[in-house]
Amino acid sequence: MTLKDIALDLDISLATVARAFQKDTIISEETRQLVLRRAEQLGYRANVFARSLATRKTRIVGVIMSSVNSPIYSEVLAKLSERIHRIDMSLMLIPGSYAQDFDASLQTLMAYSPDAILVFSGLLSEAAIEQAKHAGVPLIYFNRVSRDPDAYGVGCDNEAGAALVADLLIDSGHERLAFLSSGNDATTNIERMTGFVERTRMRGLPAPKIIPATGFSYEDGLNAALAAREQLPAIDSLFCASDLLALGFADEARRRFGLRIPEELSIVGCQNIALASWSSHDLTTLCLPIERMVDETLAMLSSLSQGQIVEPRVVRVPSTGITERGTTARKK
Amino acid sequence: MTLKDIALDLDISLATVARAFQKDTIISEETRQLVLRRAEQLGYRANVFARSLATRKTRIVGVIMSSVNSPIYSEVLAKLSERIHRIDMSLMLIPGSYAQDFDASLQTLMAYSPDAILVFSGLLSEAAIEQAKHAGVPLIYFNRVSRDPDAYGVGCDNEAGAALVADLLIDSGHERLAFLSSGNDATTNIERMTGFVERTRMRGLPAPKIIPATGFSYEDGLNAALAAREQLPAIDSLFCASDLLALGFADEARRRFGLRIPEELSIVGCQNIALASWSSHDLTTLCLPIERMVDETLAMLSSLSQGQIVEPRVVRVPSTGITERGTTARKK
DNA sequence: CTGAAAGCGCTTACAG
DNA sequence: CTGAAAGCGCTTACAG
Repeated sequence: MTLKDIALDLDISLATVARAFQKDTIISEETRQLVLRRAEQLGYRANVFARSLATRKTRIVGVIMSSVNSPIYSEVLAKLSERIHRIDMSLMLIPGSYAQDFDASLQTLMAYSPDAILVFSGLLSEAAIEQAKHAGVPLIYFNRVSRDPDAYGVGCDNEAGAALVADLLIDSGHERLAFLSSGNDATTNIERMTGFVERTRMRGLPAPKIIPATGFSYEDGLNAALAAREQLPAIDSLFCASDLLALGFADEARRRFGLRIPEELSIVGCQNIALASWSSHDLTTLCLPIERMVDETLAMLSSLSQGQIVEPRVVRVPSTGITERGTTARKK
Repeated sequence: MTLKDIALDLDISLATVARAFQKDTIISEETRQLVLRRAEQLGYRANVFARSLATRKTRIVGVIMSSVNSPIYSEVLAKLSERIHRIDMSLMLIPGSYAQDFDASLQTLMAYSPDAILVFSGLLSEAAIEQAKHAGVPLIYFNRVSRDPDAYGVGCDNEAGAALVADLLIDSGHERLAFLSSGNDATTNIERMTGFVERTRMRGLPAPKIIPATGFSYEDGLNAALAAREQLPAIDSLFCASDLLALGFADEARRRFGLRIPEELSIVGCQNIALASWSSHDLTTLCLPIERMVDETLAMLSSLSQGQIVEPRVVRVPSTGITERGTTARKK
């Protein structure tokens, strides 16, 4: 079932039939309805390959994600994929764990000339970025900022959020703060750390101790707790660069050292993944404003796909604040 | 940069250049190397839209998933997407929560004529199935069986696995078993229930009490625990249709009724999601053989994409057994 | 083994 | 407002 079939069936030209399916096209309303109705009856579906070949637009959004299997990103992915379909675009997912994987995967993606690529990973190589730029495919960074001045991005105000955490801890009587850093140069980690450290200083307390981890995962949290045993007596509260990091740290500190939370140590996570609200975790956490971030991403996506200019290129959504639960004590 | 550009550059025909990129094609090795080398230098990438238009093959695998945001499926998705890229295919993700969503989403997917569609949801309507069949797109059901005799599928031996759970519970001294059912007609739920009930009967114990839930999620587990309070004294062990269901039930029973697990109630989950091994959950569970299931899925996918006949159409991977952790007691 | 040509199903100037 | 025709970048019989 092609346009040609409809044209033959209706005994009008192929060109006219084609025009019936496009917006802002010069065609009599009568003819348009006729074509549309008949197409519906015949179960016509446009061939996207033919269309893309002719228009050079694909309505495909590429998504590059290092950890599909991470609660926060799977939440985002779920929301995003649904919304993308609502604006009649499709989502092509690219996995990978290492920079080299990405470069290879990106090759595959680029072959489909996506209208835009959403980046959920810091691992894109310079070469890959250059390639996308060369092909004219806009890159939208989600929850991270790129050094690339041409890149688009949607983030949140991590520094302000982290400052809120410092305030909460200090206001509730904590004096020896610490930050559990993901230990890599992810911008989210750095911004959270900076905001937290700055505000603590501003409030007149000694700079938070920085406890290193080797990533954002639960296992990284476990390992960090093991390594940080010596330092535990010196701190009374810990802000973690992610929820999983906080949960891993808390589980291991409880299990191995019998640490009582929040009596001996208050713990604050970051993101507010679904797990954080479970009574078995009951984690106080700084919320990531996912809804608004997804909204902004979609707005960008649809503007870009319509060839509109997007300004500013980087949007920062304000923090939605802290959800207080059972892992933080109120000492005064 | 197109085939034509290369042809012009090398001063040979377009057809010959095209042949250089295909396998099993008649062309001198010398010419092939010449073309390949030059293409590499020029940074040529085939246009998949043009190719698909000509060949009617797309190398796209559509994935229909009702809950991307569920630990077990995000684990599978992560593995799958990586493996799919290794065989040089791409993954297009279709979300949706309700049957009507799927039908709409499927329309979009079908426009890309995927080489196959992977179904991770029971919600496909008859009309949608019919449409895929009509378009000649094979449907591969993952972890579920379809009534459709033409459908492909990869599952596991849920009944045998569930029987193992009954054996474990009975062997360790439990006598009043129960099953927490997802309450819907998902084949996984039914098979697990059947295997569990059958084996319990075979072992000469009264049939397990069936406790109803309203799905497979953590929240469904919470709600089931609330509703099941009256029945708790009558049972000493509970096999749950999913890990999340088990975790939700356990959390809520502990929090609301102060139930001691496993002293008062042994709980067994199903799937072995990453969370189950966390010390805060420490859940005994029947493992889903994800690795092997993904292997089988990929084997099917690549056979189908090469036009080979796949027989049998439905593969069942054996259960990988139970991982015993802290939510089950050994009473003898 | 190589080349000329038709075709895949659309879009879109260009005439009328 | 409609139609005839070229073009998007590939593949693949058909000749040579």
